[in-house]
Amino acid sequence: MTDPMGAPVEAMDRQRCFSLAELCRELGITPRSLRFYEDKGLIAPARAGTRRIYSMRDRARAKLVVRGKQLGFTLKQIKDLLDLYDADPQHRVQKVALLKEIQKRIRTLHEMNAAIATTLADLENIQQSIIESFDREEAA
DNA sequence: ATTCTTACA
DNA sequence: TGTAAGCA
Repeated sequence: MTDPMGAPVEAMDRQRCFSLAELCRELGITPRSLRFYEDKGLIAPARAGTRRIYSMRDRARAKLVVRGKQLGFTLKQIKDLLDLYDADPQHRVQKVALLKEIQKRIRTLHEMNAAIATTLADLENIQQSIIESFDREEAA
């Protein structure tokens, strides 16, 4: 057997691959983005001449990249996690590292939320001051 | 018709 | 990352 991300076992399903356009369509991203991730070393599709051929494994990795981005992780963080997936078949270190990044992400999200709350309060106060100034004008 | 690389508003 | 350009 071979899980989506598994590399070791020789895949007998050597035909199920995707073209750039196919994978992009499935992932909902542009070819530019997919090539960009490749430049950053997150994906390493095979080539048929110069054409990119994405294997099931490439597709799985690409999906994780998209997923990671939706969650707000940087390509750097995603790459490090993906690399661990290869280096650690049991996914031990991988899980610990992922948990660590998730907690870090949660912390920054909380910080951002607090910052937004502060700015929101500031703007509402200013807004209120202006409204009150108008009220005073009318009363006068 | 599609994809590829490179360069840049 | 979008987009344009010049190839294959």
